[in-house]
Amino acid sequence: MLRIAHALNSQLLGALERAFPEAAAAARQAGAPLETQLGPASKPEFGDFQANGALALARPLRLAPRAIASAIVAQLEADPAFNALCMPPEIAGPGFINLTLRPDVLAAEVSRRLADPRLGVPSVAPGAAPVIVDFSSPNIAKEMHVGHLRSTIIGDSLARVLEFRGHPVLRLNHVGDWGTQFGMLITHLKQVAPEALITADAVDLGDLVAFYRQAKARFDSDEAFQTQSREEVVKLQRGDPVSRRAWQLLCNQSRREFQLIYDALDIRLEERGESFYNPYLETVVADLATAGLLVSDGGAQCVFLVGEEDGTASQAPPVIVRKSDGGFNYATTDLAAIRYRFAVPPAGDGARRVIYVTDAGQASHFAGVFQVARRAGWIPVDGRLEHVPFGLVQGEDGKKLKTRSGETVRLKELLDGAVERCEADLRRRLAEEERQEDEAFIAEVAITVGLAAVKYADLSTNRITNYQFSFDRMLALSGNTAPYLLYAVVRIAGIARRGGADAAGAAFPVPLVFDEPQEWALVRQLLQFDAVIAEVEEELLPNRLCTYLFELSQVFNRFYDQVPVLKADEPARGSRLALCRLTADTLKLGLGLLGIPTLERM
RNA sequence: GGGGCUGUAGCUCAGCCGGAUAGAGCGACGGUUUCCUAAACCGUAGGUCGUGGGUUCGAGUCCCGCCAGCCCCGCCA
Repeated sequence: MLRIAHALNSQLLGALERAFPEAAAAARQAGAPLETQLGPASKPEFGDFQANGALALARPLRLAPRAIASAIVAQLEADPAFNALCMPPEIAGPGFINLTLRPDVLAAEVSRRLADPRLGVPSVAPGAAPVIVDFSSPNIAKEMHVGHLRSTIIGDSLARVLEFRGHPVLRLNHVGDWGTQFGMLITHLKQVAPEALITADAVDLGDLVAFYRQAKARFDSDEAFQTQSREEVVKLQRGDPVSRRAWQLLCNQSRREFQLIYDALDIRLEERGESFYNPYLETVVADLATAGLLVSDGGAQCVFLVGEEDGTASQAPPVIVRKSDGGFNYATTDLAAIRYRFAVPPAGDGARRVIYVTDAGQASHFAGVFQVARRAGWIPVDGRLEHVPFGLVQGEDGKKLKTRSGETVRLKELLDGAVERCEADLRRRLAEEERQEDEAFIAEVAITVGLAAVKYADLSTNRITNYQFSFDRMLALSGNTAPYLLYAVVRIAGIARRGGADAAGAAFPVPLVFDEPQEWALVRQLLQFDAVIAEVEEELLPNRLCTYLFELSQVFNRFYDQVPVLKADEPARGSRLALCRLTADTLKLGLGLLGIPTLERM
């Protein structure tokens, strides 16, 4: 429907121009051209679109808004191209112009979309610059826990949307595989479990995590250990073969564990950890110095921040890029990463949009680092650098999610929990309904629905707010949940099985014929899809897509409930099958962009 | 002390860069099945959009003050 909206907008602009030529010319001269304020209708009874531009013109033109609207409408009605798209416009309220598309235009749009595998979503021109989505980012030698859930799920969904739009997307896993923590761990292991540093899988990951905790505790309390750890980091950074080998072993082991989770969630990631940027850190600092941004403060090399508006000194603490002991820290790595990602190949990735999906607590860190990168001139003028923050995962008590014993919840356990509950629920239902299904079916449904529920629950709330994790709510069969959406797909699959073989593709009536209000509601909802994708691409808010898919499911369920499909006569039958096909395609594609696969039966 | 985010129905949340009478789900109450999976559908009740100002034709949305909650705040990531 974006195509139609654009056409309408230019027709409106033309009408505006012809109705008020002097005002339009003056506004253009002033650098603020008149606006149509065309948008989707706020309510179905207002039609498909509404143009609010007349209201804003009342003051400059010194005319009543409704009179302005009438003048615009008179021009529109004299435009044959407009009449081909719309019914006669209506002026409502204080001066809104309500536009309703002609039924044949809507029906033709449905036909067009049925023939388009992209469902009306345009693809960007080939050869576009890469977009980088930096997400997930667990730490080596630690297990993935609930803190990685949102970044992983949200980042993956954003990457999928961007990929579908045709952008070359680099999904980067900026794993924590460098720095003091490794010095600590290797030093500790040398003393307590040296075999882990020489032999692959000598200890399992759970033990490694325990060793990590011990190392951290020693680091915080034991000065000699601290010194040893720092020396170990230096050895590692210098490329000492023994240290390197130990480091490689640890990384490989963690990597395999991470991959189990990523495989379960069907998430593709390219690992490019902090260590990757190690060779660039020196130059980053040197170039900041050359740019005159560096200030030495208490032995540390810092960049002091300025207010974004006025350029005066900021209250915020400075970005430290070199510690007083000469070492680099995460800000340095992040700066090196930003620079590399925007840099022209082969010196870098040549990206024009870089997206960081991390928790909202890092907002000030990124604001600082982004500012330094900008002032250093590392971000091209058309480059977009965006932090995509999200809130905490909370338990149902409203506090940060923990296990009963107060520990961090491991991601694997969380996912298993959802699948287990789903399976128990399914078995109960099968027993109640006296349905017979084999174990493979039960396993597939439980895994698909369980993981879908976890993903959908996370994606469906506005990511910026904290998110309350609740198995009961996410697995509920009704409401804005994954099971509800998946069930809508299953219902359509049922129709196809029951003799709607032509739903699979062959011949739909030309033109499609619709009479029932539920059909029109479904048509209108289906045609919004392209606009929703455009919005998610821009705003990076997957919950907009969730809301859309939920509403589509609701509208479909009403249609399904009140309008017979297979029992109808032609051409209604074929037209309704067309709506079913397009609904299924839209739900499958939309859920796919959320990282959620669908089922034929459940 | 500085900064950020949040505050909308009993609960969980939407609200698309200011637009018409503030929406949905859950929960509550009441109804619908000889028919494509009722994991569904229909209806009823329920809100001073934290609070006080301001901006304007028009504010849940923008600006300022205040209150509450959460988070961050220089050599960890």
